[in-house]
Amino acid sequence: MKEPTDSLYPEKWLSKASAGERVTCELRMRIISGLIESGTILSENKLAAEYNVSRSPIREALRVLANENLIRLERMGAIVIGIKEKEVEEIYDVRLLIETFVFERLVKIDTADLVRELNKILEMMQIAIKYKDADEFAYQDVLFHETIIRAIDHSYISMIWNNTKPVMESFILLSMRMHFNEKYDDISRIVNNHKLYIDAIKTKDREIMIQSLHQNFDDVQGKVDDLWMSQRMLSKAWGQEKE
Amino acid sequence: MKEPTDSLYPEKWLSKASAGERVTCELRMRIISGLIESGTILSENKLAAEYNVSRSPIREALRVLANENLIRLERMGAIVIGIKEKEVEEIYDVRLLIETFVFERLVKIDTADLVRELNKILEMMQIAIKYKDADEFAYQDVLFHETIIRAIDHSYISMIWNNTKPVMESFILLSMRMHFNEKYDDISRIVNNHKLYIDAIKTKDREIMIQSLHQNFDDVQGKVDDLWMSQRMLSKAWGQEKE
DNA sequence: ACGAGTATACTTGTATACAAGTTATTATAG
DNA sequence: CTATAATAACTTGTATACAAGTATACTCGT
Repeated sequence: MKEPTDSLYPEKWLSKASAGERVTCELRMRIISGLIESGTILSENKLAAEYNVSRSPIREALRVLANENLIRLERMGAIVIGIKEKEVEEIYDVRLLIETFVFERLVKIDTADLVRELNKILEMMQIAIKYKDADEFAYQDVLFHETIIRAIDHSYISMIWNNTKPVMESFILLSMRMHFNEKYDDISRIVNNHKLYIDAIKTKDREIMIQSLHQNFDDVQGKVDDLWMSQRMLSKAWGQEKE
Repeated sequence: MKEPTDSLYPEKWLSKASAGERVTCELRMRIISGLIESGTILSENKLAAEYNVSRSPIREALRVLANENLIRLERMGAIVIGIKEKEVEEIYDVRLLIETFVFERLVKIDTADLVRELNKILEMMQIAIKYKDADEFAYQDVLFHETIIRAIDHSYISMIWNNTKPVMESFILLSMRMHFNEKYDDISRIVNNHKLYIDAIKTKDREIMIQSLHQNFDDVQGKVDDLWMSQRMLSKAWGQEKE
């Protein structure tokens, strides 16, 4: 029963978080990073002992993660589903789905304020790059898309976002930490792509938007493989992944 | 502190349910029906006393309902959001969104088994009509759409469905109970529409599918007003609804 | 050696107790 | 009568205890 020595999720993002939230975020990161292998059976008691909290916050965490489709609650224990190629594609299906929907709404309303806000976030991202702060960059990246989605004030689209966001956040976080120092051109491509996205919203041009969305998707797809390679190689959870 | 004498949610659907699930379903029904007015502040302690259970299952219920966007958890108490015209439209936005997505996947795969399954459900619906069993009809109606969505084996689309389903179920349940005896032509229109839907899947014809989806939406929209009229009139939550 | 039945060590779901913090109320001073 | 301070009555979050059920392991009989 080894201690979870270091936390994967940024401590500073948990300043006012409850124990339940902390466990949720930490477990999520450990599952998505592959540190907890898919197929693992999680027990409330063991987790409680491991994280030095009672079962209450653990239960809460497991419910949340089950909602995010990262684990499956069964009679005896929670079975880790994890994230493989298929899941990443599916998440991006959903993102494409809701962001194209959002765009159709955006073309009908005044987006001046939104564009302003997005530009601000973009500048923040550039500062994050300047100071090589991968976590901050990931945060702003997620915030960028959240800002767009929230702009149309659609509570059930927000609901979908709320359920996909944490997984996206963790995924981007891990991805950024890996690539931030190596490939600068990758990062600049992401920034350019976000500029393109802002352009699409400003000019309300569907073509550009679609282009931007798909390019973003391709960018991510590229990183997916690397993430598998690096994180999954150490843990030898290589059995169930064929193809 | 009046007792919740009769339950709105069908008892037989809760045969193996835990206390938490019972409370969840019951609260959901009471919120959607308008019996618990939007704006009400729910306290865990009061609910626990009211339903004669401890706070644990109540907490669980509130988390679930917050995820379904029916309440908003805040510092002191949970604030009931409820369902108004806007929310119903939004839910159907989501349904349109995911069902069109699902259809695009369905046209690429063999749907023979699915069509068979859907026909079975359709016949069940007709039996439910014959015996004037509104609850059973609602159940099969929801199952119909769930079966279609599950057919493409997309875990994150399923996730969205999992979050919208309970609200849809409750809504359809209430709607059916109201209309089942009065308007027989309404019911038969629903059945015909489902037939159309099956046809669309069988022939993989986008036109028919869109037509079917929108007609279904119109059907529901018609019922929305009635639901407001009937359920909301008694409780005098008429204040915050202008237009 | 092997199968049946029992005992034990798990599991989750629920109730209850306590701590920390927030709000509302009440009492007191001006 | 009003403003302010203190107390009392709430709130949530967490820990702990217990009950009911399930899987595993072990023992006993054949």
